[in-house]
Amino acid sequence: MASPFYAQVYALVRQIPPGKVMTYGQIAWLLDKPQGARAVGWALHQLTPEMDVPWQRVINAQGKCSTFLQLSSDYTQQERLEREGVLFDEKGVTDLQQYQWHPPNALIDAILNNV
DNA sequence: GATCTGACCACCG
DNA sequence: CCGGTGGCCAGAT
Repeated sequence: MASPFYAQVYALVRQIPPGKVMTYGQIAWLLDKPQGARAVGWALHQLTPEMDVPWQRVINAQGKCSTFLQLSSDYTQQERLEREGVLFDEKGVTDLQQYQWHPPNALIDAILNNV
C-alpha cells in the first residue's frame, strides 16, 4: 500500500454491514480528510475483486452509484446492493437517510491508529 | 518536480 | 431540477 490512507479506506469499507452504504465524502471525513472524497474514489478504483472489499456499498453523496461500468462480474453495483436489501428507485437513487451506515467511534479510532 | 487526471462534493445559475 | 465550475487529495506520467 503506497499510503496508509488506502489501507484505512479498505479497512473501513470492509466493516460496512450488508444492507448498509457509505458515501465517499463520509469515509474521507471519518479518516480525517474532510476534502478527500476523490482520494477515496481512487482507493476504490485500485481495488480488485480478489481483495474482498465490498466496494459496492460505497456510493456518492447523491445516493447513486458513481459508475455503471461493470467492473467485475455479471451484475452492476446497484444490482448487488439490491440483493443485500438496499433498494433504489427508478432513477437509481437510494435513501441515504435510511441506508447510510455510521460506524462506531471505536472502530474509526482503531483504524486511524493503524491497528 | 511539475502537470494531468479521476468511481467526488458543494455551490451557483 | 439539471448542468457547469472550482476545489480539495492522492496517484500516474
